Amino acid sequence: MASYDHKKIEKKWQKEWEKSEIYKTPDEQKSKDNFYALVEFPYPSGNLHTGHWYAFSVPDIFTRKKRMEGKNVLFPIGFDAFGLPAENAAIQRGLSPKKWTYENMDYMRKQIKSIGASFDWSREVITADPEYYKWTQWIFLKFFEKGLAYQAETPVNWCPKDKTVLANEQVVGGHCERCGTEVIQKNMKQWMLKITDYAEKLLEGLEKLNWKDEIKEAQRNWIGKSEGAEIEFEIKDNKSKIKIFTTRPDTLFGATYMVLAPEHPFIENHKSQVTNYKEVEKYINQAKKKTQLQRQKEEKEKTGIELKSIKAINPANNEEISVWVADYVFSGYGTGAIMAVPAHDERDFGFAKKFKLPVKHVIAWESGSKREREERRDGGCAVIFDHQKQKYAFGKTPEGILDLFGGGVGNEDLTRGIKREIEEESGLHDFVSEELLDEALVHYFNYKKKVPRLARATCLLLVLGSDKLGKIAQEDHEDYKILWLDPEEAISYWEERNKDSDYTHWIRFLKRGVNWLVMAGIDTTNKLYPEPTVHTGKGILVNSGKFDGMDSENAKWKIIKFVSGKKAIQYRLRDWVVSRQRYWGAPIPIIHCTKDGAAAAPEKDLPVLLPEIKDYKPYDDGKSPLAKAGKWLKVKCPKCGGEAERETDTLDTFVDSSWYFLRYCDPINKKEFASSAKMKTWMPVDLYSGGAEHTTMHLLYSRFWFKAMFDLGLIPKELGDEPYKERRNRGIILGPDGQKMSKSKGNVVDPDEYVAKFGADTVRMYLAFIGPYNEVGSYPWNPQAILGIRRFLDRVWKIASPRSSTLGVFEDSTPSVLPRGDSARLLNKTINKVGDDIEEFHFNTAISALMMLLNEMEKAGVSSENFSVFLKLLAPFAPHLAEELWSKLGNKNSIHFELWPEYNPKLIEETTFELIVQINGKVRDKFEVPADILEAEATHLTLEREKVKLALENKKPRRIIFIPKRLISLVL
RNA sequence: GGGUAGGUGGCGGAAUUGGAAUACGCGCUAGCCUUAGGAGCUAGUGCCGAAAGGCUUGAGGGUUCGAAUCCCUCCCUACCCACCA
Repeated sequence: MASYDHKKIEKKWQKEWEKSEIYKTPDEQKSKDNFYALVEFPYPSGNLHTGHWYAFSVPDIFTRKKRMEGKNVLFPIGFDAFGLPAENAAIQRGLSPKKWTYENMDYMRKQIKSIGASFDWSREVITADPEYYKWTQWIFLKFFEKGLAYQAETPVNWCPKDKTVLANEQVVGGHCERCGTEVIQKNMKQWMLKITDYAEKLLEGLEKLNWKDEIKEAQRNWIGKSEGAEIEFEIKDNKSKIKIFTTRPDTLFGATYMVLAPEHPFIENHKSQVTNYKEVEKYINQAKKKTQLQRQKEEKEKTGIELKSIKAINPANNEEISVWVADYVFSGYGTGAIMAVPAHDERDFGFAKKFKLPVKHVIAWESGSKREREERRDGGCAVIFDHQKQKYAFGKTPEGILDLFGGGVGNEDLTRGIKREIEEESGLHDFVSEELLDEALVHYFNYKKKVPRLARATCLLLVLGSDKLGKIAQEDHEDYKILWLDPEEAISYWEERNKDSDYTHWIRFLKRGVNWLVMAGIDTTNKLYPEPTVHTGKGILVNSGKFDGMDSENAKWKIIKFVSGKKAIQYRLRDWVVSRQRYWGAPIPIIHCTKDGAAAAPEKDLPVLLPEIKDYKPYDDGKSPLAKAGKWLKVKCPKCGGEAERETDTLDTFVDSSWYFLRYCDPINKKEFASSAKMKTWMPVDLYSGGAEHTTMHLLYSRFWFKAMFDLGLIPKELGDEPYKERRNRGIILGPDGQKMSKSKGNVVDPDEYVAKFGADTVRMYLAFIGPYNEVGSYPWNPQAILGIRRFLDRVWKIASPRSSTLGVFEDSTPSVLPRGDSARLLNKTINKVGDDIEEFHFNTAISALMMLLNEMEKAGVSSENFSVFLKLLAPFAPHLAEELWSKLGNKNSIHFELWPEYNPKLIEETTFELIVQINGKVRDKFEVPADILEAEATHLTLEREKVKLALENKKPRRIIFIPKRLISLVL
């Protein structure tokens, strides 16, 4: 059987390529444009997994094609070599992290080479190399000088097991990403980068970038911009004020209390005025001790405590409101204090309900449509529930119309008025509890009086103690019958009626009421509706003094002005904590002096080398193990010359990887991190391919880093301040069982095993064939399907082999079989399709096109000339096999620098096509016609067809639609 | 709960963007060949039906001569975020 020896061939060409350095990329090449293709460099974990193969081998197809198109392609690789796992492994096995890491790199380098990717190894970058981290430190110092890097006491995520601070991104579900231990909050002095200063620039930059919208949107959400206002609340009998941030100034009249974050300085500053300070202090301490997980578990269950004897003044209506401390307000966002509007915010509502705080509705929503000359009416209605029956009470009019009980209210108290109306209509009066549910502005038409009206409708929620009827003060029109129904019955009735009149407010009132009762456990038979229990949307202002009747958007700005607040913008993005209390990282090049504070290490002393120590364990209090390096620690203060100590924290690895793509441009420069000239030849990165998991961390951090460098003048101006022109995220490969690969599940696929069995070309091509690459899908590894690719490559080998009956390309350099017209067309079409598909990263369909071409070649035969074209198309996918067959064809040069074949557009055009005949939308016939057939001719031919005549049954088509090169559609 | 991407045969997935749904591959079935293999070759393979024919792109409705593709309603899955005022 013609099965080729992949081991021999692949080894041979990998050696040959390395020897002849064909992938070594010069900075410039005559008459060739530069193209920078970047893949995320690996962490040297010790073994290359399927994910790495997917990350490296598939983009390699793209870069190979770019090269064949005549581009000078930079496709570099290196190692993100600092980081926790090295240290953990080292501590466990008593090795040095350096040794562990560098040995892993040696092994993985071999593995990566086995992929047959066209990486330029001469530009390899290793972040743990002093020649690299020297510049990491240098750039950090530039940031420090500019005030972009600073030290501050902040609550940080602390892993008690790893004894280190974790970035928010390293905390997964309240647990340490690495070891799974529950993460706690701890206050520590940390080095931070002011990424928040760049929040706006990072957002604006996205506008111009030609990235997929989903990636941009993910970054936007992460940055989390909110526009709103800062408003000050005065404290009664006190000169101080509390500033809050809100996105809904339009709800200010509904603010019935305030909440401060436990860390808010006001509390400490006013402890003497707080009569229950002891309890407050206790609450604050408890809140601080909570782990992230606890906070998440308790999510909806609010806790808090009132600052007794402290009252604030709502600046909108001068009402006195209480002040609370609760951990649902964060110190790190906004001003660490909020105004609480329980009627229009779910969190505030939950809190108000628990602590029985007042709820005041100030936003109503409109129902119905506005008419001319509306009469104003105020009134209300109620959702009435009998918990013994577990049913709701509705009124039925003599005309058979279903209503919520209620009616107009004059000058009397709203609640009392509504209840009076209800009693008059229904007789129900034994209400044991009542709640204010919602408000709506209802446009409706009163058919009796024949006038359009606008009613402000307040809805109450009433729970009955009993369904006893009182004396009904009957008025002539109020002869309702009580109906006890499930909410669904009423809702479907109203929805039906909605076709001619508008009852949306009742539907919403009822759903809100049901939700309220279900949550309170009073209604035990119904389920929650998806609608929010609280009206959080926009609407028309009510209960808001002179702003009544205005819409939210309008009122927002007017109210800010009214209370002398000011517009403010907040971001969810926090400053980036970059210090790690760990050994295996780049030392932060700072010197602490008791007199001068934190000072930059002198530039001439860079790199601040990582000292050799014996024990890599961090101190239990979180101090970095570098504090154990006695000699290294002690230095002279660069300012005063006195005794000083080095900073012992190291930099987060995200810092290392924030600029590695710049070093690739100029990897061995001793004087600069990279020269301007070389950055100009390569930057910005033309295409950055990586994992979706880095969208909001590495990708955002490195954009920030680049912008900051740009502003410092470290990046040539003409490059702009965005490092990546295009970014594409790939999907993930699952285990054969469709689950994420993991050792515990035992479904890990070892790529080396498959490379040994089938060869690198097969594995590469299988991964490219498995599904569309730049969609964030997930594809199970199918051990059977990979055989199909190997079969394909074997057939390629076979068709080229001298013994092949189809063709002996090696014995005869002249075409042995002339391709028929169809074959020539298919060949040209395939050139077109494969080229386009690779450009779009649709490798799966490109491969399918190659398979179809091979099928055709096997049937029809192929000239050696055309086979060479096929080989060129195959070369990016199966570089070893293509190179071998290319050389067997007698070529001395490498196929990988051949020009990408061009297709002949004329040959692609079809001279005929199959005309589809549709009759009433169904395919009834098809036949071959010339490609340029005109409508009249096509119609004529169609009507002559036997099948068509039969289907038409002597009827004449009412309409005929002819679509050139496709079909003709007859409508009877 | 929010954001994003999706839902097409037994499986991975195609479909020129509104024009023959299921390309290509895996798997499966039958046959051939043989140096008995995870080999090769040939034919078949969405579903129902003996056939004519009918049905089919998560479910239901709509627009259209024509819908996987566009519009409404609903259901489900994956990833990320999650008390951010």
